[in-house]
Amino acid sequence: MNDLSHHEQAIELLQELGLKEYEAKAFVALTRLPEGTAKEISEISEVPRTRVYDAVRVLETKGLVEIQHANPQRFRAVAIDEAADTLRREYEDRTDSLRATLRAIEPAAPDEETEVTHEVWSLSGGTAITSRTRQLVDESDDEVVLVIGDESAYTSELRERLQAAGDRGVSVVIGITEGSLRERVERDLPDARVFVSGLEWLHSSAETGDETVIRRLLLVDRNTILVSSFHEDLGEGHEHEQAVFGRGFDNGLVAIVRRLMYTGLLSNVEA
Amino acid sequence: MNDLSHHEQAIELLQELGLKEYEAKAFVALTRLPEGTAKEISEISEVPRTRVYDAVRVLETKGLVEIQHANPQRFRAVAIDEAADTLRREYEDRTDSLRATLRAIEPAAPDEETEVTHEVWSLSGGTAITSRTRQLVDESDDEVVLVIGDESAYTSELRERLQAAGDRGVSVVIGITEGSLRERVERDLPDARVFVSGLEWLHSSAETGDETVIRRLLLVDRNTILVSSFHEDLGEGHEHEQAVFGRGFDNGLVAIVRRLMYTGLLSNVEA
DNA sequence: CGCTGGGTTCACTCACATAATCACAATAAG
DNA sequence: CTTATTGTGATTATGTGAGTGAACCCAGCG
Repeated sequence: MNDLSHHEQAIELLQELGLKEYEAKAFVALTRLPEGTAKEISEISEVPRTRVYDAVRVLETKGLVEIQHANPQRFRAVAIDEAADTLRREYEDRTDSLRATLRAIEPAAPDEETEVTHEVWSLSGGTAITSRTRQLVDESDDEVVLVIGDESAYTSELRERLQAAGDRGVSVVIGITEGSLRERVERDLPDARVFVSGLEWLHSSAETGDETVIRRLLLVDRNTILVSSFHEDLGEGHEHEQAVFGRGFDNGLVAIVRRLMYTGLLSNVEA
Repeated sequence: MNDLSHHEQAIELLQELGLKEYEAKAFVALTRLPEGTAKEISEISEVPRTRVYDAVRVLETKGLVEIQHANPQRFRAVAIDEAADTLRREYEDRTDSLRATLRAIEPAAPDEETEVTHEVWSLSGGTAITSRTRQLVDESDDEVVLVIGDESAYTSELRERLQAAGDRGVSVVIGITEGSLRERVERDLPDARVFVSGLEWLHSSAETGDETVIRRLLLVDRNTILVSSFHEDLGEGHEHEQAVFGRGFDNGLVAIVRRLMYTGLLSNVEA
């Protein structure tokens, strides 16, 4: 990756962090110069000279740039780490406020009864999916069957939750597609049943150009399932995890997956 | 603050965190409901029903909402903490990338010689100002005079820097306007000279309605100064710290402040 | 003095993204 | 079959930001 695309990438990032195009370009320009005038900035960035002033003023109020009021004015960017910290903190503060504000709102719903059958929900994003996985394991009463399609899906937190489930009498069954994980899991969860393969087809479907793998497959108490798939979408690193999660013993999706899992299980289980 | 303004505040925050208006409104609506249909969301938020679908789809890809594909579709928001964490993490990742990317760019400047005289820079934002304060104390050779107008400006980090400066032979003089801080500072910096008052006028100018106080006043080696003021701007908590920072013994600003500080100092110093 | 030229600010146009509304297809209920 | 409700797509407004040029200010200089 050459330096030009670094520029563009930095500019994009800054825009995602809430700066306007001119602001982002001006800041990147100033990052390359120990200091600069409007003219200089305009030359090495693509910002029209007459707009450099607005942009830099905004940057100053955000604490990213210092201004020397002389003729001509001179500008300089703060240190990189300082800039990054400033921006990070800004968003941290916002998420904190959001948390507090939402908490103050929430209890405002006319709680109704809802039938708990046949639901199928879809969700996406690693964090959301991880979170629901955890929750489902936690609420298991009887049995947890989990197929781990990818080493990274087996986190230490998940391990703890599984151990806790086992400790309260839930039978834990773990399916693995890669051999490497097996030892670790067997060591972590001595009471669990661990099996390998029987489900290789879950892995990448090499025939289609589709780069999709099943990452997690969870069946709880025979009536709730969660399936997540991982897409190595597009050439760039734009990867994304998607999942569906269903409830209800007679839910079609649940039924199918239950069937599949027990099939893979029966032919491979080891005590 | 009633609940209605909580809503608005939450919506604003979400927009600042990168959501569109409809997305923000729909999310807040879902926060109040255990789950909801497009119609319900449209009713309690101000989002046109036909737009709820798009908005919620976007929220789903951001990991903030789960969708049940039934008829009618049902939506639910993830837990508040989960949502806040998801958003925070998103921005943390971005600032990290930014840091890395900028580092890769920086060495791209034709380093020129610059005369180091008579500069006056302005900067704003607590972090930027704190950072420059630190830097100036660190580069002191001979003398540091610091007036602390506000307890919060005396952080533990600053204390360490001042101690370090003292240890390498720099004479440290601290001015204080509130008595409460005095003990602490004298204990922290036994070698420093500490004086109180003589500079009360630095504090709030009660006659003008203006809520502005001088927060820090720093003179380094008699030739570099930094003055920061704190505005309790506007009725709302919209506060902001602004500063100027100047270099050069014969710089007019530096000269004036030097004069002022030594005036306050001479009449009050204690060994 | 008035001119000239760079530096700076401001006001204006244009394009694009988003908000808002509508028309229509699909589905379920009566 | 009719009707109401749900979902999708197309279309029209509106507002924000990018891009451009005119006006202003203030040197220095003829």
